[in-house]
Amino acid sequence: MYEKCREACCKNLTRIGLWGWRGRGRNRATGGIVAQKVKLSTIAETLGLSTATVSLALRDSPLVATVTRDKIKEQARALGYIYNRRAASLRTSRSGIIGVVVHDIMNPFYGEILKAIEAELDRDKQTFILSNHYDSVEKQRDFIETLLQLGGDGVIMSPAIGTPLEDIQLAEDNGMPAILIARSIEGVDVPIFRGDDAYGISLATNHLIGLGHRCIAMVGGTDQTSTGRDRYQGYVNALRKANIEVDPELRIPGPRTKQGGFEAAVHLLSLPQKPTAVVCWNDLVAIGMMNGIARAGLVPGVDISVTGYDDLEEASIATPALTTVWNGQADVGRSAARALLDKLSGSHEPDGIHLIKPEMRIRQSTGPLRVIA
Amino acid sequence: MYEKCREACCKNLTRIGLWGWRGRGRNRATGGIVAQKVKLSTIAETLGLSTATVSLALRDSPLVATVTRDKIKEQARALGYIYNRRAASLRTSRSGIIGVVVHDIMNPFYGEILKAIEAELDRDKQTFILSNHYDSVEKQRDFIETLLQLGGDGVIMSPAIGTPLEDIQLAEDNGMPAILIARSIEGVDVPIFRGDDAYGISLATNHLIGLGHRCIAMVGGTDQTSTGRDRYQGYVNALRKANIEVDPELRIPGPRTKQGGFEAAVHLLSLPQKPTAVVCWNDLVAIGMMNGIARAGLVPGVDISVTGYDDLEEASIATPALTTVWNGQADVGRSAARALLDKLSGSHEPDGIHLIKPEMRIRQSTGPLRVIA
DNA sequence: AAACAGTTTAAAAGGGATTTAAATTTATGG
DNA sequence: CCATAAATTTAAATCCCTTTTAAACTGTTT
Repeated sequence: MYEKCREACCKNLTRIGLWGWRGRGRNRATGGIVAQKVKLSTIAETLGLSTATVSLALRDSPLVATVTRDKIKEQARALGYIYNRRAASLRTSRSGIIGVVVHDIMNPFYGEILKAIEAELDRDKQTFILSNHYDSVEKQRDFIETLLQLGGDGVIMSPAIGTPLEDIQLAEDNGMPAILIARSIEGVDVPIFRGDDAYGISLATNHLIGLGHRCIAMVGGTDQTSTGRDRYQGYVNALRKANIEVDPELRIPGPRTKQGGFEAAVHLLSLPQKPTAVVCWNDLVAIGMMNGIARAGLVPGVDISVTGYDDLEEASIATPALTTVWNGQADVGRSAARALLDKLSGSHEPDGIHLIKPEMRIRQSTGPLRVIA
Repeated sequence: MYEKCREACCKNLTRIGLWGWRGRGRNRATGGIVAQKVKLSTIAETLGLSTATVSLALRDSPLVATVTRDKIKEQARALGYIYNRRAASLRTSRSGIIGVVVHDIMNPFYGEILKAIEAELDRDKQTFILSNHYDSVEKQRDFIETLLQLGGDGVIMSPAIGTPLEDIQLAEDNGMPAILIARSIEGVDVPIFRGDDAYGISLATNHLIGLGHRCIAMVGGTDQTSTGRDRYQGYVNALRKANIEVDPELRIPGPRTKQGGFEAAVHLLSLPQKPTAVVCWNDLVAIGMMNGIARAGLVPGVDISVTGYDDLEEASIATPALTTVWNGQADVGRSAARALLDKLSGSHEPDGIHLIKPEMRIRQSTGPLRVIA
């Protein structure tokens, strides 16, 4: 009976308030007249069709006649219909939500990855929820849990330092596939997309060695991430291959920001045996490093050579323009997103590690060895 | 009858596959045995309680005895229960989702605002969905629509250039309150949080005038945003008050990035009448400007003074350290988020414009007038 | 025995899109 | 014009589970 009454009301085209403000459609200060929420059935009823037809038409099913579809779409627009994804996900068990969690979205390295992910997901009409974990395992787990609560379809993550396998498993066990980017975790069996760090840093180190440098510092990165270990290993191997002794004094772990690079510069320049070149963890550290060198009255690229890593947009406009290693952020982001979407649509399982080969970008921040006065 | 059967089955504690893999809980390669999805009723049944009690207990209702609550929470943990927000939002008509859309999240100005918003929303266990609109009205509208489809509770936006009132109205009409940050729209009646741009830029301009500069350029910003108009107005007013003629040659609209600032430097230095000081749209433009000046062999802060805007973290480690205008990003973000949450919980309506008073941060990129050789 | 405070529960409500087999309409061929 | 095929449309079942309320229990106190 209640239903009957409701249907009668709904047939009334001028759908105005009355018993209207449940949930949606609140009483604005403008006057209290509120539009009733428009759903599939509203469109169906106003056109004298069934919800089945409307549903099919809006999704461009070939089952529906073209004229009918056009009429339906027009009516949907006219009534201001908004597709209700929650209701749809009741049936489809797909929410269209994909989570992405990285160390810090303000870091341009991740920013460039995220941009690529965004572009890829947009093409599939997926919504993505972004979060920083700031290397807090708890924050990361909270995020995974939130995503599960919302019914997320999948998650792309650059795992926080110390991420336990269980946390990845938590997602997978609840039917939410995970994909890793930028960092690996030992023993995990989900797809991973990242640059070949050991190779990349060896490019930079060899470039400096080729310029005659022998006293080469390495600034930034930590042994707690796979990336950190790989890059340090790449640096050490390159030195060894050139018969250069590895001086622990010249290894400054930690910095990942401009601020950190700046401080490391101050420290390095206070050493009795100053390095003539510095391999930096990333472009941010390198730029901070160059600022620190400049502040001390020396000229980066002339007195001390500096290499970055990532080839951010900023690298080419730094002063001097930064010699760095292109790390394929856009590739990583795009591939990871694509892989997840493919996995979700069941086409294929892109398991294993996918390494992107870095490339050298030589600019003005490196130059031949010169003795500091 | 079906229900009866189901209940009987569910009472069976070892809930293994059988008729289990609907939606969640997929058949992993590990063995094919899959955990049944745990819901409120699972906890209730295994403990011999009702779902009502469990629901209340998990939300710390005082109605439930302490011992019972502890038992329930323990069981929830043991079973790996995950709260289903979509089901919950059926009743509460709150999804816990809040949208945030800005021009570009990679821009540190927005980054700092977002960080503050994130912190505030986190405290209320709200999830936020982030998006860039890159000043595309379409992309922004798509975002609003997506948010409505997901049942978003509210939206915080820094509106794209040319945002029509209807798009804000679209959100509001569907019961999703909007709050604006950083930029205004003419004629809109939702709360706005932003810095006092005209005042802020006048601080910077007056600072330069006080140092003796008379040939002061302004680089960046566009007349298409309220912010752009306000800042330009602040600059013009300050000059006029000091009886300095406004030279249109010295006004370069557009740039918002380091790259843009760099290019503007090249242009300005090619003018017959070079400026002795530059008021920049933001810190990024200012840093690019300084890079450009340095690249031309001049010294920023000595040969040409440069002011930034926003006081990003980066400003203080730039070379030279950047004189800039603190713009209260954290305040804007925090207040906007707070206002939205308050509005959602019905406590009060924070309508109108909320202006944050900027402050001058004087560092080394500005200095007394000097004549260029 | 009545009143009460402290707990627990039954059962209704809350939301709307998707899907399938079946029903209907329209076209085609003989 | 009928029989069948092809093209459309539809009825109705199905997907999901938490929250909320008034009412029903306990066990104690007066």
